[in-house]
Amino acid sequence: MKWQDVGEQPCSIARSLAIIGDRWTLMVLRSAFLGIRRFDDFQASLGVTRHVLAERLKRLVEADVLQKVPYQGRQERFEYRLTEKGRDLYPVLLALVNWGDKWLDGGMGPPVQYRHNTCGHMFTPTMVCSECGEAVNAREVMPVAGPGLMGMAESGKPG
Amino acid sequence: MKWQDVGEQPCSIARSLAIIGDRWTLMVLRSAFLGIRRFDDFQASLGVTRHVLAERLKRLVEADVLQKVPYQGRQERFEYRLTEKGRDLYPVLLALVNWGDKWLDGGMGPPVQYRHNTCGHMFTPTMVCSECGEAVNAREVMPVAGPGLMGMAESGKPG
DNA sequence: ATGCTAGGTTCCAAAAAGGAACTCGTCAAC
DNA sequence: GTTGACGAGTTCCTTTTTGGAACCTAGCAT
Repeated sequence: MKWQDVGEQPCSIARSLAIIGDRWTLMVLRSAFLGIRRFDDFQASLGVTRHVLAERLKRLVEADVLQKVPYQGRQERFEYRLTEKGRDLYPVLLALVNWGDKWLDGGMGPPVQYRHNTCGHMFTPTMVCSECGEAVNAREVMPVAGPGLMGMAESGKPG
Repeated sequence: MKWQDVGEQPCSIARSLAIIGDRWTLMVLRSAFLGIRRFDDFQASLGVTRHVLAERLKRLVEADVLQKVPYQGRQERFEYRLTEKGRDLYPVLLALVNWGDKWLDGGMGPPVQYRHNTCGHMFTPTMVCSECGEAVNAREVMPVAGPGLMGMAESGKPG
């Protein structure tokens, strides 16, 4: 199967990964969340080639994760800004940060820590159940067919 | 910059993505969380080529995300099982599911829903602050230099 | 008029992915 | 006691994607 076809399955993970699941795309979004908005700044902050960066930005704009906004009047210059859909990816990045902090810090502690301005504390992002508020782990969760699966049961694998 | 070098930055996102941030790796882990353990079953459930699958499994074993466990006695057969480090990636997948459910369902509702066995309810995975329990969003969070950044300030970009 | 800046393209070589066939022990069936 | 299947890969070859560097283009500043 080609990677392009991955997003057509009735699986939200596959669909999400078809947009953001390759080399560099999540790094681009990391930079976007840090406030970077311009092509050359993305390029400098990431070290990715301009070629690949241009392609990734284009894809993210097409997917409505970033928005291309003109600035500086008459000259054709653009900023890439997160849309609401893009900002909604923040938990994905927090989950990655959290995992890296726990397992990949090389014994030196986390390179960056996070402060929750609302409550004023340094915090650990925690994935909880919306209903009971308890931290969720894989063994306590059971997948069940949802409405978006109907009529597609033959066409791919769920998840 | 080559992708291989991405993981050497003092940034937990970069380090995490160096392991799981390419095409197929998170799909492999999705299958692992669904209970798949054998080479041919991964291949059938994903549609990835055997070539790529073998390389990804090897890398995940080297990174201690999966563990290769022999089974069936004398014959050299193996199961790939999630380690604790691997199980700790569950929040990353939940965050992806949640985003896909919200933004990529094509108006049909989520293909798969999740039940939290502990409390018995269908739920939405929610990323909250460990200190105050409120849902976290990007604008309320401020990154601060952590201990793992010291002495490396020149060598790369944080995040 | 000359150079700078931002935001790209273009070109080419190197690496990775897609696809199919092949290998290599063990085991069960004929 | 040969044949065939199973599981877990490997090998070979073609197509796509990256990586790296140079080039392009409009407006602006000197």
